[in-house]
Amino acid sequence: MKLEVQIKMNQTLFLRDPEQSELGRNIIKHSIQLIDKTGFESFTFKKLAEAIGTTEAGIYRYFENKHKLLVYIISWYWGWLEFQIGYQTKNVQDPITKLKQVITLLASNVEDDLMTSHVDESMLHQILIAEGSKSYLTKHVGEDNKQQYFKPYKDLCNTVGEIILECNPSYLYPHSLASTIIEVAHLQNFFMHNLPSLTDFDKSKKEAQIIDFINNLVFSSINK
Amino acid sequence: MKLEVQIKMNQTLFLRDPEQSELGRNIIKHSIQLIDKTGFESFTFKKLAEAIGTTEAGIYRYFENKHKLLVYIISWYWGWLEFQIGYQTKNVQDPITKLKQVITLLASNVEDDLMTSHVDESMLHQILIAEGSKSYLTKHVGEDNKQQYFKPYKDLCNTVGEIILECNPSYLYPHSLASTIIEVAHLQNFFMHNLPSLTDFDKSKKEAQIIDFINNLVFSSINK
DNA sequence: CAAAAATAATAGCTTTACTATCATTTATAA
DNA sequence: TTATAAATGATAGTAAAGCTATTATTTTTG
Repeated sequence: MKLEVQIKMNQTLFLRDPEQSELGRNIIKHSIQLIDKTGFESFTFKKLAEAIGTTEAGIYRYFENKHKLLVYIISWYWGWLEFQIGYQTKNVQDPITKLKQVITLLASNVEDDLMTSHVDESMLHQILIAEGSKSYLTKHVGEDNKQQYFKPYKDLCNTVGEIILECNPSYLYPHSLASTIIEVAHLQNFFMHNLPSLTDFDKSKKEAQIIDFINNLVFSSINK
Repeated sequence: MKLEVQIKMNQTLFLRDPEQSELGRNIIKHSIQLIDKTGFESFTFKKLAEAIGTTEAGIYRYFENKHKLLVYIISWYWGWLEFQIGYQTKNVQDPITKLKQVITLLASNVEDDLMTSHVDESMLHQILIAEGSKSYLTKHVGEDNKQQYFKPYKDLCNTVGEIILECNPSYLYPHSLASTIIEVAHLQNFFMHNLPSLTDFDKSKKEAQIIDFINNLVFSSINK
């Protein structure tokens, strides 16, 4: 039998669980491709239906609207990343080494995880960079938060925040530093590729410089 | 005569200069109010026209679409902020003091500047926090960049980057640190009010803690 | 005061975002 | 195995968003 990683999702994000059917898994797979290709603003359920070979109404049976679908795939990504962090740092004792590994994971272009056949994590990472903040930069962020839509993101920030506190138990801003690391990793990546004069990086060197920048930022503040 | 500050705007952002007519100034004034109130996604030219008491077609004579209008008001804000920074720090010699003042300016809720009668800077600041990143997180960021839409933002980052280099000429990432300061100031403000568990701040203390957090981050890295 | 420019009023068109209905296929349980 | 319910497909339709075009009426300015 084939091993598949399953990420536990918030049930209120969907009308019908997309993991449980071929059509559902196709919706996830093709929405990742389509959002990555056209951007979230141009992405519509009609185009998605055409790409899959189903109808618009078919998609609406799974997701109420495209925003919830975006939140779904983003939550999925945070859940998957949390799993990766746990897995890849499980035997690391030194919190500084651990935090460095986490920063590298957050800032690197991930490879497609073959354990999850219908999700391309590398593409999902690109979506997070370009569209991630749109999941919460809305007027309904308050209600969405009440529905726990951002729990996977908060959990991840807590995990990172705890490692920060292991490095320095008296550091005052572990959560803010954690959310800053995650957001800055994405933002500087986007700027490097699209508005390079907002950075000091060289595209050809990939994410190595972003990681150096964040490491410098993080470790000088928590060691002060 | 009344003194009015004028921000020089990119001519390709509009079809007709909104500064030059009553209707144009009303478009700016009411779009700031309406975007702040309803969010950019729900904002439409039809609603804007109703708020002003004109017609949809009337707005289209000034702006091609709502995205360009957003970029316009955001550019305006960056231009105004750059002016404020120059004005408020003009006699400050010490670069560390200067950088601290700049961080405070970037992270504080601004007050309405009476020199600009049709723009409410305080509201504009709120728009920047909640909608600012949507101006560049698009698939057409490349073309927009070619049209120089982000010049005011880049200029501001350069200004801040130069102050950083005055503090420490050998610091490796002045532009990245500058864009990080600006974005983190907005992001942590948004999180503090909407997703507080992603921060370590207390709403009631206003922006003071955000400023402390950023100061700690910035000065520990550039003094290392 | 005439010409030009800006605005208002109206209409219309395509796409997006969604809901509803009914027929057909596929899974499941008696 | 069949009935039956659940999921999907096919089709239609509606309101709003995102435009463009036309003509009439003001307002500005030369």
